[in-house]
Amino acid sequence: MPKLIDHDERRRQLAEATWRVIVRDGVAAASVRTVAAEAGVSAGSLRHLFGTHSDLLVFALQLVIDRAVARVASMPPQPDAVREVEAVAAELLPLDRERRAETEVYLALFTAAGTDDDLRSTRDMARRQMQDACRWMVGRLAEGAALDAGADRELEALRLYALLDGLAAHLTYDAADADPEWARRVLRRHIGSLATSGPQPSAAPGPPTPPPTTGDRDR
Amino acid sequence: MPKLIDHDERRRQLAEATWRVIVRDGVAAASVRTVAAEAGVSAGSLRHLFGTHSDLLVFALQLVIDRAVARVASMPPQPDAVREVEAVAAELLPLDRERRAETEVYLALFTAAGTDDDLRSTRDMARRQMQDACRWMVGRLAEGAALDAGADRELEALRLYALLDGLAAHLTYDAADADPEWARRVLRRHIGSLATSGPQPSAAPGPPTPPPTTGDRDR
DNA sequence: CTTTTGCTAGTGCGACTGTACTACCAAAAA
DNA sequence: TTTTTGGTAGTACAGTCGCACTAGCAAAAG
Repeated sequence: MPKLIDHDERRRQLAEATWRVIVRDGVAAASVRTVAAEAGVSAGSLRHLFGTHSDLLVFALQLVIDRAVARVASMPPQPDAVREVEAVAAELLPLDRERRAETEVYLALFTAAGTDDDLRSTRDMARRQMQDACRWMVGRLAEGAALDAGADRELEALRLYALLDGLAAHLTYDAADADPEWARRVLRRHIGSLATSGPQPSAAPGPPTPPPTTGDRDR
Repeated sequence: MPKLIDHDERRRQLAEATWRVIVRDGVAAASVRTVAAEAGVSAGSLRHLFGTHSDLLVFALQLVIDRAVARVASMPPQPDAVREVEAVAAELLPLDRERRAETEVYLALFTAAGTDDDLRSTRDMARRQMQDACRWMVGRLAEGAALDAGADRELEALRLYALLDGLAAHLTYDAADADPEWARRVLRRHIGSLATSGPQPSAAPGPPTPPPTTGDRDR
């Protein structure tokens, strides 16, 4: 029985080949044969590692998510809440070439999840992780006295979540823009503005925390 | 020579059939044959109306954009700047079923534009229109004295732009969520917070308005 | 009338898709 | 040694794809 340890390693390599194909030619081009050729193996072998085409895409998407989670989890804690939140948020943005490629894969599989049930559950899980990360950031600002006392934390978390996803999309699609500094400035501006909120919108008579979510840790 | 007036009308019908297919089965399913069947015509006829598959998708995307532009353009002006900006911004969000379907098509073709050059140019044009709309909104707030005097308008426009796109994506992908009221609240919170900005981030020594843009009107 | 013209339907072609399946190989187990 | 087993390669199949092409139809032009 040959090397049985590399099984996961080989799957990882196939997933990275999938990334390259998606970034280069789009998710539609990421067929079993194409990815196999990119990775230098036969289609039959790929099918042995991933039972179905969906499995391959799900694994490729999950690997993107895992890496992002690992990156954030390995960040050193900072005494200053604002600096720490800025650092975490910036880490979630595609500010360099590597993360931009990952985000490209992420967004491509995101929309592809509309048709694929397996992909959709992975996508939804990632969305919840991202939401919880935003809640954590708002909470961190609050405990660091860098959040307006009267702020609706859940609302601010959702606002930050939307801002981050929007920035990520714009950074990814503004292709040639080699200078993502403007995104950092938008981020600093937003986080800074949370400290001294304007007048609360004296909210409409709605429930305090509307959107449906379920618990999860970090990212 | 039979009805030559309906030519555009028929193209419009085909584009709407394309929307239905994309919303139901994803952009990958929007082939020439499938769309033709959805519209009740033969594939040969479709090909006569749209020379190529890309032409069909570009036209379908352009129609989404045109409708959004028309919706905003037909809005009555309001004396109060905050209310007007809130109304325009809310109009750009997929808050009802119809606009959610349009946004779904928009986002699907958005990522498909990564592979299709014709689609990409249409996408980039839409992005610039959306950016300019955000600049207009920030300017409208300023002239209505509803924007902090020291605010960096270009920065705020980019921030609003990211927020709107993020909200649109979240509204679209949070499928079952029948109550989009939370998005309205986030929007009101954001626009309200622009009036009394916190301390400006005492910006890094970068250029004042970094991202590359070119002029265009409304939406 | 006949001719022309705009449009439709249908078919065919080469390429590619996901998946199933079989043959083969080499290392571990007996 | 032989047997078993995890992994690889290659092929086959039914289906779909975009696109090209031809034949036919119905209304306008002559």
